[in-house]
Amino acid sequence: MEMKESLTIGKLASASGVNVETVRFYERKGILKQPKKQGAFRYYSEDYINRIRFVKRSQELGFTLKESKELLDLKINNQSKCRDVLSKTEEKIQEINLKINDLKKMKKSLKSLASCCVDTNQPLSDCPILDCFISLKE
Amino acid sequence: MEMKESLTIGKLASASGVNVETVRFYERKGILKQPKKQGAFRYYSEDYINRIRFVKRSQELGFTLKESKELLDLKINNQSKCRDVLSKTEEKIQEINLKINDLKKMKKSLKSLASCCVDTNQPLSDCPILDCFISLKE
DNA sequence: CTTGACTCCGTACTATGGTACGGAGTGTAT
DNA sequence: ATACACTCCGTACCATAGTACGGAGTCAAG
Repeated sequence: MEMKESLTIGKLASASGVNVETVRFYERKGILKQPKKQGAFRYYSEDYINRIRFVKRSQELGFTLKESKELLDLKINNQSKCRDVLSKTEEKIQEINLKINDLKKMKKSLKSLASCCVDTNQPLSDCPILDCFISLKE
Repeated sequence: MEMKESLTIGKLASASGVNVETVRFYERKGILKQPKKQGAFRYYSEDYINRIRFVKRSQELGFTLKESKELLDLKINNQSKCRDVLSKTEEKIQEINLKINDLKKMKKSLKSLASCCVDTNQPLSDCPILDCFISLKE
């Protein structure tokens, strides 16, 4: 009875690009809820693949596991009101905006750093680079 | 002889908003070079304040200590050619662009999640939220 | 009905980025 | 010249985010 809804932990792990220990770790942390076992083993629905990918993607974007959990919980907790989702997501959107702005400033600074040096073969000591760096703290 | 060029580790730490242990930690990691001591104590020039702030700011923007060190080293290493600086900074600019793009995608996804729920008091179960989340992996 | 791959669990270990501790030495202000 | 804050150093500890290990149990294919 090999239905799609029955992934073992190993299958789940490889389908979502993490290893088995990571799945167990996420369960211990409450990021994934341990599915009820049939017999001695865990069997997962395919939903779990997307949950794990979501966590990994959130992390790449600078969210912690705790934050990823908060976001996932919005979906999973059927008690949540849409209002709750809205405020949580707007919070996260604000955080993202701040990160984007900071990165843009950083980029601008790096660009001006780069522009100090265009097409030169000089030692850095002859380059007004120090000012470029210091202006980063704007 | 209280000149500006002589910050003790404690003064440096508080001026740059970190604690003494962090300065020592950065020295152990090679992120800050230990200044030559006059007597038994370290005395720092004011430059160090900006170096530490630069590291902290880089971190806020998602760079690791190792990466911050690489960036700082560009400045500090007088052997570097401007060419080296250029390629290093362009690398970092590319990384920043990728991060910004990812964050923008994330934001877009969160916005569509939010738009699923506008002005409703319904339980989340009546909301097509699952699709919104799953679309995050685009 | 056995064998071999997979799973179970607890525990220990890794790396990163610090923070805390404690005993000894130092610097300086009064 | 002595008190007291500060510094020295090594070491241990913390959180986060996993990874590795190892002995025992289980599943399922042949």
